Amino acid sequence: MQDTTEPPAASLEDQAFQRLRQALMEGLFAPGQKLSIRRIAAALGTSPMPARTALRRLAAEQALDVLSSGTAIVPRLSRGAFKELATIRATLEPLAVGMAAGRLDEGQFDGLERMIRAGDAARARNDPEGVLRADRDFLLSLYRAAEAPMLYGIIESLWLRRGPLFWDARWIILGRNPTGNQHREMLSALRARDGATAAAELKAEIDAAADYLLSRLQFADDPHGSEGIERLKPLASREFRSKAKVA
Amino acid sequence: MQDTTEPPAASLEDQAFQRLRQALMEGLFAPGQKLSIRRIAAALGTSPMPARTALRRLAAEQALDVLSSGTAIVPRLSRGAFKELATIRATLEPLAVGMAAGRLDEGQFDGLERMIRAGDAARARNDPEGVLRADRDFLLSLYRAAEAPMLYGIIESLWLRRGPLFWDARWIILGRNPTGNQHREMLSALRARDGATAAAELKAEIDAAADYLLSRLQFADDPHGSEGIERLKPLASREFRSKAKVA
DNA sequence: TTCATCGTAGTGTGATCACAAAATGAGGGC
DNA sequence: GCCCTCATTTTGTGATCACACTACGATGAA
Repeated sequence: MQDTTEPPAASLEDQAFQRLRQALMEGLFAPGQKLSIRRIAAALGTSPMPARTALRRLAAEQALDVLSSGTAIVPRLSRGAFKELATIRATLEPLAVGMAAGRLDEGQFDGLERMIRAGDAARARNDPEGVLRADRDFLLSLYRAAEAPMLYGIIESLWLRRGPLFWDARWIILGRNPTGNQHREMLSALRARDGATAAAELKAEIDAAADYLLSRLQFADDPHGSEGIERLKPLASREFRSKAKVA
Repeated sequence: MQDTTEPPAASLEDQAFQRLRQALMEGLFAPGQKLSIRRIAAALGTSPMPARTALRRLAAEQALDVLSSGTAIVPRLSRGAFKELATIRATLEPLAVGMAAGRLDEGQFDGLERMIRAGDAARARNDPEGVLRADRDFLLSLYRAAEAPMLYGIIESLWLRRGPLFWDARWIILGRNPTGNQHREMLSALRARDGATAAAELKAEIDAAADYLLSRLQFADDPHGSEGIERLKPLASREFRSKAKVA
């Protein structure tokens, strides 16, 4: 909202950090992709320093893993890690909703309502990215309303870590995603100041979404063969010019 | 356990990071204390680079706050922030104990038993630091046994953020701390594979400890006057040579 | 054809420097 | 005596360089 007229601020590191972070959360990077300092710096048109700091910061937030060599790498969730992530989410996010229940005011209710409608509209026009964005905005706004900064930060870092999974899940999401429709019910529970019900609905939604992905997605430690590395191409436009040499 | 014979590894940044992190968790730094890059670097005998990276990493972990000027500062918990912290802990740590319940083996039980005895011994010899250390070892070992790396990392970062509070609480702790005695009961519940009971006991312990500190400690936003800054002296031996100029 | 070897390009780490902004102190004015 | 102002110092940021190490590709021999 306020990034149209604020060039006088933000250090280079912050800009790099924010851009990488958002790309990560939206699943624009492929799991296993290596993010080297100099490469990022070149892509951003800066010296390696801001890229180095931004990458390290992301790694400290668990948004990136770091190889023993020091190279940052987009995390590849194992099945167990994904389950753990879902369990923590299913514990923490309902807590946040419960805390938010007592604090929401009319204006915020309207905002949430608007986001639900935006999601419906995106669904109607078959815009999966729009759906994801609307759902994300809805939940994050809700969590922010809990006015619990640490809790919010933790939740955000969980989402960040889950982000790369969307890269793998993009095939699935293009079809239809089974979540998001309980948001309207959550909202009415919240309007009735019934935090417990809203929290329970959210927990059910998270569990259901986790089960769904668990059943259709392929994970790093699955017995299957290739982990999708050769499908890296579609991202393109960075600097991976695969050899494509015919054996 | 394995830090006696491994000088050939660890980057300077890692060393700086680890030392600062431990100092933070043990409450060796006073809330509000400023940690400048060049100062830390000088104290560590390195160039500013490793100190800069370590400080930024801690800040990304929420273990440090960073002023708008970029200077790192030891976080000063407000009453609300402390409550929030306790709420998150009371939600997450029982979860970890529940997960650990099914995984503990005899050897781990013995280890936990040993830590409880170490705590009792420290209590007997009136060694508050030993008590804190034993309690911390007990709980962290338990959480580690849950084999949930992300959860463990989150819990550790919560403890890290709580650390500086111990600096304020050191006067109180010197007297007696009312926690820690439920650990033996938790252990027997765990031996009986009753994770739910152990989790409930832990939650009660966390809530009780929070209430206790909430009632006796002074927080940043409390109406009282001085926030204890002038009691910074006891830490000493760094490079704060206060002027002590008589007005 | 296949495998081992070597050399090159790329990597992260850390030091050092220049720069602008902020914090700190002392001094003078009220 | 108190407060405002200004100069000095200290601060974080970012660029650049040197160094050691790793990864990768090409070249060679079996």
